[in-house]
Amino acid sequence: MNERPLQEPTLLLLTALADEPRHGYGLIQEIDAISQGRVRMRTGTLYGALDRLAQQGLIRVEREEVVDGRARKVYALAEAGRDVLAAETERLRAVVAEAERRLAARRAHAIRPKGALA
Amino acid sequence: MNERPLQEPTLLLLTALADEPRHGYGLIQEIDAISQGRVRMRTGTLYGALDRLAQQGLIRVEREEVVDGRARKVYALAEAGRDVLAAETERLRAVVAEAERRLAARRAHAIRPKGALA
DNA sequence: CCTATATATATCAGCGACCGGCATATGTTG
DNA sequence: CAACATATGCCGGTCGCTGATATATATAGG
Repeated sequence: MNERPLQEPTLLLLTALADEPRHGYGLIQEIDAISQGRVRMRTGTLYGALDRLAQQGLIRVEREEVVDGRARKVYALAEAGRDVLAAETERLRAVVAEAERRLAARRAHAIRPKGALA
Repeated sequence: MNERPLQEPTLLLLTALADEPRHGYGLIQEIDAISQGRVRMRTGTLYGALDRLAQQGLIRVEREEVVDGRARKVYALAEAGRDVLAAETERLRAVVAEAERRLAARRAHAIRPKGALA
């Protein structure tokens, strides 16, 4: 089992599955929406990540279906995945808060161009 | 210039530099504190990252000093690094909020062992 | 009818950040 | 004098992500 912190694509994948099961292509669109168009998940990342996460037990294949003649695999967040996502968001929230606190509390050390006002 | 999202060690590095300049070893301890002991930055990660971030212009070497006969390099967050950190925390805050919203709003689709109550 | 686009899944070479180990050097503590 | 904390640095390996490529079906447009 890998304890390394999640990278953003993985985090977004779990997030996109947090409310209800979705299939691969749907996840790409959902992540596009969540990130307001900033993250366009590549299929290479997606299907590789889905396999990996399934093997780690964080997600699982809920069902396979055919819609309009096209095959789909629907993935669902497993309990372990829910726990990991909850822990990860909790941790990230603390880091984000700390970063913002420090950005606000920065010292006069901050870089200042020569000739800047005293 | 790389537009890829920051990984957590890098994010913590910039965060640790956000309030005031620090030297390498001090950053390890600071990050240990920020993360409440959960992240122990390795020197391999640290010095490689410092070089990389300096080359990207996100941080810079503020000064070099000798304290108690031990040489130090003191790094400071550059303006570009400040901007990147601010943008990154902003983005992460949105993702975290979305993840928590979804975790709370999850459907009955949630995995449920056979025989669980109706 | 043919082509382009959207839907949908999958594989693979390569890159780059991170990990873990090792090396080096000085000051302090037992 | 050994162990530990302080302090910087290199390097091989791992692994998630990128970008390209391939396959297949449904729909819309020329």
